[in-house]
Amino acid sequence: MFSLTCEHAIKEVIFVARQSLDGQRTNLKEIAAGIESPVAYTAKILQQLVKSNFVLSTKGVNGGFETDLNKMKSLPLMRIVEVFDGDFIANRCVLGLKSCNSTHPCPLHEKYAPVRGRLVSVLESTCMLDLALGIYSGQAILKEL
Amino acid sequence: MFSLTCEHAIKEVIFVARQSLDGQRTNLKEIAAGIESPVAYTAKILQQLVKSNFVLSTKGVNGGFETDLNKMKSLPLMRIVEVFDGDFIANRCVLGLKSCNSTHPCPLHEKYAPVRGRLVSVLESTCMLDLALGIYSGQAILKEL
DNA sequence: ATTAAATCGGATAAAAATATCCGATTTAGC
DNA sequence: GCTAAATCGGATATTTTTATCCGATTTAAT
Repeated sequence: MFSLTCEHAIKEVIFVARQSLDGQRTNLKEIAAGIESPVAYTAKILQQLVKSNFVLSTKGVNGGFETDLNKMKSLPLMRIVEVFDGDFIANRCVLGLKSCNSTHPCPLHEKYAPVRGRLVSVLESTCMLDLALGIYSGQAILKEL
Repeated sequence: MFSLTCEHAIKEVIFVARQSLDGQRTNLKEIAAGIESPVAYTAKILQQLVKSNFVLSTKGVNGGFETDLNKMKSLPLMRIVEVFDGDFIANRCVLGLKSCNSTHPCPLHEKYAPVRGRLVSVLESTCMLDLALGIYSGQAILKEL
């Protein structure tokens, strides 16, 4: 569905936002441990998240990462997916045909269109704050038990 | 969604089945041209399709590939996807968590479950014959215009 | 039997995705 | 100012996926 990098990115934003719910800034090590991801790889993805303005970073001693919770409230998951996986999910033909559209469909087009519609709708209607609240409340997990 | 290899595999079965609708056996070159895929790569995937018994092959002069149309009628697309992409689509957690299930869900689990359900239902209810008929009737395309 | 047209299958190459390394930069606290 | 703790960013390494190559085998037609 998503690329591994995108999966990590989503978990990272959720983890950082969850810490922001406690009013706490978190750092690379904590994030990597919190989502069970290699430290160096986590760092690379965090940099993209900072560049894309999904998370805020502070350098130096006591630095780390945090989120603007108001922003998280109005940030659909789709915005993050777009940055890491482009418009693959929303637009690419299931069989990879560039010419595929409703007038010249691939054999699967009609059957897949409603599924894609539902998927996009979930990604657009789910905000990052809600996902972070799932972790905060203890109802959901971000790493293996 | 699907791996590239799986996309090719699906198109190959559709192309071969469509030729079978004309009572014709087709060969590697025609298939590769018909789905605009590299010949050597197409050949490798065809071998897997033969091994998995989705298409029939005949060696030697005038050899080639064909399908049993009765089999295509009762062959859900899902069976092909399973062979090439495993149970990724049907079972893997969207965030890659092995522990993810309805009692210990990842933050996206609940929202994604119905989308997955619809997707699996489409893959199970769509048979390869129907997809081939889409090409046969000229309503659908298998390669760029 | 010989030939030519096919598929088969193992080895390898190329490209893309995933992951790491390390020096540079920044900054809070002393 | 000095130091330690942090992020930043470019280069590189590893792994997986995608794609190719080529000799072996099979077989219809002559």
